[in-house]
Amino acid sequence: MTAPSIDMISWKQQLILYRLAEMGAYRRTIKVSTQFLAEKISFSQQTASRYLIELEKIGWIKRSITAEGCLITLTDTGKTQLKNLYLKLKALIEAAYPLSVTLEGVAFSGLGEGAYYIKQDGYRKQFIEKLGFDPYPGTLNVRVTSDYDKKTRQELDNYPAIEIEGFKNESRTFGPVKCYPALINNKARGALILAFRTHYDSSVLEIIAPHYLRNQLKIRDGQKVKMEIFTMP
Amino acid sequence: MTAPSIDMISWKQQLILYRLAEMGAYRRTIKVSTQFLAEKISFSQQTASRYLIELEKIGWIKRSITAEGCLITLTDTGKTQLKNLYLKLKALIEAAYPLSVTLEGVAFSGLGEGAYYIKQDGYRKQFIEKLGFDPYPGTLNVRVTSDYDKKTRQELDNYPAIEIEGFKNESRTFGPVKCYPALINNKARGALILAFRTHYDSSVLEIIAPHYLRNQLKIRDGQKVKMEIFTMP
DNA sequence: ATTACTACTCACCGAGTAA
DNA sequence: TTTACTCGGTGAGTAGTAA
Repeated sequence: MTAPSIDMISWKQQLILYRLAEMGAYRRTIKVSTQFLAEKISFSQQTASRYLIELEKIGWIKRSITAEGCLITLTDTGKTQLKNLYLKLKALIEAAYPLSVTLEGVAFSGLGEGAYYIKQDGYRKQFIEKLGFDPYPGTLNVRVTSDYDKKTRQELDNYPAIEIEGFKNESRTFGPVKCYPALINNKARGALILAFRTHYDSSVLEIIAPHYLRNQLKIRDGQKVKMEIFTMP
Repeated sequence: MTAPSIDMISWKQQLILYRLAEMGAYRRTIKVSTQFLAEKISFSQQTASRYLIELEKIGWIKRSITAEGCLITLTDTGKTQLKNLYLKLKALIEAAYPLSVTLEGVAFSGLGEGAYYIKQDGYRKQFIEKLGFDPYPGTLNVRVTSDYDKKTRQELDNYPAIEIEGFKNESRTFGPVKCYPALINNKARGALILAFRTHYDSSVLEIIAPHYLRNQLKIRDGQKVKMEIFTMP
């Protein structure tokens, strides 16, 4: 649902943690001198020492200093850290689809028809359950123009999505809908909807979100909108 | 056989590569502006630009610049980079044993008996085949003294090893032997042998190597020897 | 809008060294 | 031997700006 990502600041620490794990600290308590670690990571003894202090401070390793070197074990937090990195790489490499794609287009005003659909309880309940938010009654319409974005939009049809089931009420039938969690303008959570009806072609994107995006992100007609779409592998 | 490891020097490039992959560049060509990338990695637009230039220079990405941003795909080299990181983490996390342990002790002169065994063709052929080197006819004897190292040495008995089969010649029988690839003093390749005979207890390590280690590493009796032992998961 | 150059600053790394 | 402090130099990150 939210963007998976790894913090720049902690990446280096993750690599040091990995090197310690590689030396056995993932499963055992290892004895290692700062000098030895320094050679392994191609840095100075002083820097190796500093890294160990930092890793202990953030709680990724447990360290006790002896006359022959440091005794080091990964903490549960440290192990989780490596495990998460592993799982993210696994998803990235073994998934059949990209984890996310970005789309870009220009905001425009539609007929306000989206609101009618969103308000339907048959849809709304499923949005809350499957997307995790109660959508603002209205859609942000975005028209994609560039060839790249049109192509990307079409590829999306093949990627796995969250399925919203169709339903009937007393007066009519509502069809099933696919949607993808999205991050709009790198800030606001929402979802891309494919597609309530047929009178827009596939160059139009309809976005729902928990808040009124035009206010939240100060979007006006004609402005560029960028979004990151997350697939569901 | 050789030490698995992740290059520390390129850790930053690896992170950027990972973030690009996360945005879809592992499977598709993505369009991304340096500004957008900058926000994703929490750096300035200028720095993002510099990173892309660097990544292209070292051949991890293919880049073409358009008026709307850069079109980026990972090259095979780039994909391999991430795949290697993934596979190493996988081995580390899913293995039942540590990938390596370190042992430390003091060199001493034995009775020269090791040479007798190593010279036996029945062993020698297997060393060449299974360890990948023709051993120098002699062993480096190392006595472990600290409690930590003695304990580590004993744990080693439970870890999977390269098995050298026993054999018979016209005059006598030679028993089977376990051995582990090793890196001695962080420099020289070799192997730890467990164990040709019984008159040394488990506090003595016998090391073979393609070259005469005492010359190669300038080891004299009484000097400390450090080695990294690789298990075979 | 883009990308990316030049200049400058500041944080990181390592030498020296204490404990 | 260890670990880890201080401190100075340098390379990494950014602001300004050109194209």
